[in-house]
Amino acid sequence: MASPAGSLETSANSTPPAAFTFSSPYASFSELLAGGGGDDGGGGGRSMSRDFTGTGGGGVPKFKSAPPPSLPISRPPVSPSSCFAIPAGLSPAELLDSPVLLSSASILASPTTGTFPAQALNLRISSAAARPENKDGTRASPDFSFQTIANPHSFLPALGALKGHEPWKHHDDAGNHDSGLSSMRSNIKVEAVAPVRTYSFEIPTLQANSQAGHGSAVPTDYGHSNQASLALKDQRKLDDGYNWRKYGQKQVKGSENPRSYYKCTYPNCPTKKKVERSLDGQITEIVYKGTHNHPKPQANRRSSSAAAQAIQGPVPSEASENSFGGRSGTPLDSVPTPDDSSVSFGDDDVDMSSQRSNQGGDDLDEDEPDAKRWKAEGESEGVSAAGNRTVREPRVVVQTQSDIDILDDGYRWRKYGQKVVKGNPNPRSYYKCTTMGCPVRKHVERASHDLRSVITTYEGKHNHDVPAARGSGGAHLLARPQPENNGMATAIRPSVMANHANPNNVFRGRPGASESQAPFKLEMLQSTGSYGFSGYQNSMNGFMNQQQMFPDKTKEEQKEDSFLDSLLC
DNA sequence: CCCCTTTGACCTGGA
DNA sequence: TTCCAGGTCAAAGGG
Repeated sequence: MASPAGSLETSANSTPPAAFTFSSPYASFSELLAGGGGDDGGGGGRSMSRDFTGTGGGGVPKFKSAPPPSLPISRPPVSPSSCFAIPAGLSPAELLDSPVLLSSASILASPTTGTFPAQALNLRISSAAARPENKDGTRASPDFSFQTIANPHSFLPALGALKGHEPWKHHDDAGNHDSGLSSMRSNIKVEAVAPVRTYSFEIPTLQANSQAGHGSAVPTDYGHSNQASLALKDQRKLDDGYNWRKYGQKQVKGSENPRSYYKCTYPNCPTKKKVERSLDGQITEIVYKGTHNHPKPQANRRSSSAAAQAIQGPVPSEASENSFGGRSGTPLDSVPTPDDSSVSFGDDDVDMSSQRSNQGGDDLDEDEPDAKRWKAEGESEGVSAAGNRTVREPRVVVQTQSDIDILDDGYRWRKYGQKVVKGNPNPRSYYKCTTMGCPVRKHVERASHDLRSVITTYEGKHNHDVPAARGSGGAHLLARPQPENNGMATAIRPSVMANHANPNNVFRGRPGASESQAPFKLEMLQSTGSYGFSGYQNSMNGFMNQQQMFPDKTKEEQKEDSFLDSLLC
């Protein structure tokens, strides 16, 4: 029934900062997505989709209960040593357009299937939903998460939609992979994170953007791109190809955001979805229920997206189909449904929606998540009761070492405990926010199946702003989340931000900060007149230097860092 | 007229 | 058994 607030995400990354090579044949990431690689490129979109699907490994976490199946298990085909760190001041969105993201080694499609490795990049550029908009209609800041998808299942809501297939369904088969997280599976949203590679589900958008010109930032929500791209993006995002009818709306307790209920208008189709929007109209959460028992309407509705498509240019068939089926008049239509077969990210479902965390939980035991779930009415339609669960509690972020630095949420933490929990031989450290009166806690543990990945779970909500802090040089803050203003990073995982203590996980830019403080600009990357790596490298070097320029860490912080370091590669 | 959104009331089920 | 919050229904109104 009701879903408690709170969800988790698990993100996995692989990544020690360090060396990453640019051997990609593509000029830019955007280009790659756009199909710059010809067949490969075209397949890129598809590949990613498939990739997410299959590779996740048989185990696929299903919607809100997502065990991080492939997550830690499947490592990116990248050298472990290639830890990648994103410059604190650099906008991920900007990076998307940079050659840096094009580590072909990681993203090349499978020679046999043409698909990308499961760990393919997860470019989380999505959600306009969570991000606040400037008055001029542009996105305020790149709330960005730069992650590599180690776990295809862990995508954001929007993605989940793209993925299709009974999002609610909880597949235990995935359990094989989430040994370390199994205990939390029921209420964990998995989000794989890996540095260098990032793919966006908003492929079409990206493509459009890239085609429109490199000068513009990636039209992701993170991008401070032009409105055209945003509009395009929004449209695409809202259009999943199915027709939905709103049948109710409710104010959910604990959230200011009204929740709307939609049903697929196709006769006898049991599929439903509920969408939460922030006060400003941004989608903050989308939860799908049930599976479409019919093909996506073909539609004429494409016309509504015609312009967008035109802009986007060639789009991988699946992606394009998926993107332009929705009824133009209904914004919500654009969100891809979970079972949208045209875009398959895996046989598992990802919980792209709720990611809110429980604000109260002090209980360290996540083995018994107190998660509520949607009524299992979908079982007869292939949706298990478990599949309907809408867990929002602890937000889990699987991250790799490099992420630790990048993901540093800006808050100060004091370690207060450590223990080994069931399902994972690696000790879990427990931290408390050092701010007086702040109830937020988090615990970190290394994934049992991938030592390079660290699972961070946040509990509670900060009742204060991010400490100005260490290395208040601004750049550092870029990667910090906004405590309250959690501008959702994405439609995909918006709600997380809304209630979560520490919404930011992977490389998420702090709203507002990035714009004004970001030391790294796209121009910097392009200053060389091309996407030459040298220019970027310089930037990166600069970034690295900046990273080292934050000496004012407290002992606690240092202690924490040490602890984290011990968990990392 | 059709289809959709809105909205208040009712239903359902977990605590 | 009761309370309560989420989910659903269905009438009303609008485009």
